[in-house]
Amino acid sequence: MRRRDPCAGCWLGRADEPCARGRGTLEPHVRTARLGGLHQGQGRRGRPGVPALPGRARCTGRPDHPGGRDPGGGVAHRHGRRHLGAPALGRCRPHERPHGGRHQGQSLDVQAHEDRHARRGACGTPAGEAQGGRGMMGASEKIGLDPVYAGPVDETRTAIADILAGKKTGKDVVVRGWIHRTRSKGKLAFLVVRDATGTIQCTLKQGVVPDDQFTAAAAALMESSIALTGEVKEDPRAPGGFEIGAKEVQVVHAAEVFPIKEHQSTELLMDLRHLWVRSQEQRRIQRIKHHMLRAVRDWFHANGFTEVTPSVITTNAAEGGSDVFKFDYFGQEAYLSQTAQMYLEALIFAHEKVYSLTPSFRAEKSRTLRHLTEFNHLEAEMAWMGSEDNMKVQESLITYTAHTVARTCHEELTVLGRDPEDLLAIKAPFERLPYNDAVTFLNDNGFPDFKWGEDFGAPHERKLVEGRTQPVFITNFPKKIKAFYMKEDPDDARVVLCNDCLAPEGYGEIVGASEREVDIDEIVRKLKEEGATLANYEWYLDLRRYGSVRHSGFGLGLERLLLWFTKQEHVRDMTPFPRTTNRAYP
RNA sequence: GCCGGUGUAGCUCAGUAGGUAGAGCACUCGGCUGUUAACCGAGCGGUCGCAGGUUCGAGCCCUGCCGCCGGCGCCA
Repeated sequence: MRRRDPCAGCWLGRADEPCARGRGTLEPHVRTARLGGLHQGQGRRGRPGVPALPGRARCTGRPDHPGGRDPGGGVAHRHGRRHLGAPALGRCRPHERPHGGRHQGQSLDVQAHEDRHARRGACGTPAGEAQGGRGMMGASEKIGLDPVYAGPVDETRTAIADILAGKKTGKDVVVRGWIHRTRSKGKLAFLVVRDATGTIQCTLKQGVVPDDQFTAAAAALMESSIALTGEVKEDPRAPGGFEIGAKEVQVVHAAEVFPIKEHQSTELLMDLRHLWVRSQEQRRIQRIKHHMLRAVRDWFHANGFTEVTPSVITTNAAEGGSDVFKFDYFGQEAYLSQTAQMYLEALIFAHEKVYSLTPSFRAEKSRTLRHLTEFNHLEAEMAWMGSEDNMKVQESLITYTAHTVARTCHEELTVLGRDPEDLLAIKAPFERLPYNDAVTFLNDNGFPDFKWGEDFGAPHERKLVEGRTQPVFITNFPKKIKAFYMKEDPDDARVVLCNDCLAPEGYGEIVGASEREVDIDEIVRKLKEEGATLANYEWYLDLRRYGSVRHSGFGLGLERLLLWFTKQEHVRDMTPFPRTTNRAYP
C-alpha cells in the first residue's frame, strides 16, 4: 500500500515541478498551459504533425534501410513473386495502394497512410475525431460514411481543444464535460472543465449567470458532468491562455465525492481503476495505444497481411509447459490461449501472410513490472519466409510504429517523459546478435560464469542492451531452451532459427520469433522427447501433411511495446483494466 | 514459488525513549469578484491490518497469519 516510489497517483500534481513525493506528472489542468499551443497536433516544430523526420520528405526507398534495397531480401518463391522482403518494403510509392484481393508484391504504402493521418492532426488531440466534429467528418468522407454518424444530429458543442487552439476566440460556445476542479471565490467561481480533448477554465460570475445555476455549479463537486454556454476569451490569467466567460451553466449530474484525490497509492488506484481511467495520465496512454494499434494495422494491411481472429478458447496446452488457465468447457478441459501461433500456422495455407491481435493468458505468478496475466498479443505468421525475413518484418513493423506514434502523439509522449525524437531515431536494420556471440560478450563483460546453454536472466538481458538506443535481435538460441516447434539451424544442430527482440533502455523482450519446423518426423520426435501427448497435436501435425512449406512467425507484447514507447514504469498502466496475479477487479 | 519492504482518519503521511493519537488534503459551514493543487476561520473525522504474547501500560517490542509494493525466476 505504501509507495516508496514516485507518486504515481498524483491526481492534481503540478506539471512543472515533481510532486514532493516523486514524479508527479499526472496533473490535469496545469497541463493546459502547455497544451495550449500543442493541442492541435502542432508539435514543437510548428507544422501540424509533420515532424522533420530525417529522410521523411523524400520518398525514395526506405530511409531507414541502408541502400533501400536488399538483394537477398524478399523471398523469392516458386511463382517468382516476392513477399515482404526489403525491396517491397523499401519502396515508398504513395500512389500504389494496396487494393482488394491481391496481397502479393504490394509496396509499403504506410508512408501515405501516415502522412494522411498526420495531416489530419489526428494525433493525441482528437479535436475532430473524438468529438465528432469537423475533423471526423473529414475522415468520414474518405471512408464513405454519412457525416451524421460522426456525432449526434443535434451536435452543437465545441471541443475544448478547438478553443485552446484559438479557433473560437470571441465566439459563444457550448461546452460539455466534467468538472475537473473548482475554485470558488465568493461571487466569482472558476470551474476547470474537461472533455475528451482537453481542459479549460470557465469563469462564473454571480449576476451574469442566473443565481440558481451559479449556486448549483459552484457547489458541484469534482467530476460532476456539466454543460455550459459562454463566450471564449483569450486571457493570460487563465491556464492555457483561454477561458470561457459562462452565461449559462447546467449541472447535468452532481457527482458524489470523488474518491480519487491527489497523492494516491497504487493500491487505491487499482481498486478504483474504473475511475482512474479518467486521469490525464491514463487518457494519454490510451490515446497513444490507439494510435499504436492503428499504425500496426496500417502496416500489416499495407504489406499484404490478412488479419484473422483465432479463438482464445483452446484445448492446446502448448507453449513449453508454462502455466495455463484451465477451465471446464462443458465437461471437457479447456484453456485460455497463451498464443494464437498454431492457429495462425493453419491460416497461412489460406492467406500466406496473416496476423492477429488477441488476448493471451499466462498463469505464471510473475511479480514484475513487465508481466500481465492477460495481455494483448500481436502475432504474425508468414508462409515461405525464413528467419531473416521474419526479422525484417519485425524491424520494419516496429520502426514504422515507433515513428507513427512519435509523430501523432507528440504532446502525450512528451508529457509522459518520452522524447519523441527517441522514437524517431529508431532505425532498421536492428543488430543481429547470435546467442553464441552474446555468451562471449557476457563472459567478457561481468558474467564470466555464464555458460553456453543457459537462458538469459534479467541481469544478462540488461547487460546485453546496456548503452543501446536501438532494439537488438538475439538470434539462434540453444535448442534445449526453446520450444519444440522451432526449426533447427541447418548449420548448427545445437541451436534453432529464432530471435528475440530486446527493446533498448532495459524494457526487455518485446518479441519472440522463430522459423517453424516443417518436418513432421522431427516435430513428432521432439514432442515425444518432451513427453507430450501426441494425440493433442494431431491437428497441428496435419499442417505438415498437406502441402507443408517453410514458414516463420512472431509474437509481440503490445503492452510491452507501449511501455517502452511511453517510457513508463509498469505494464499494468498500459492497459485500462490490468489483470495481474492478484487482481481481476474491477 | 523464493527474498526484501510495508500496513495509523475517506485519502497521503507523521508519531520522537513503550505512557493512552497528530498534520495536510477531502468533506460541511462561514468569508472573499481573478483564482492557478486558490486562500482565511471553524467543524466533522481513528477497533493504529488481524490474532496471540511480553509489560503496571503497546501504534511502538516479540510470534503467527493476511493484504499490498518491489526484486528474482518464467515469459511477450
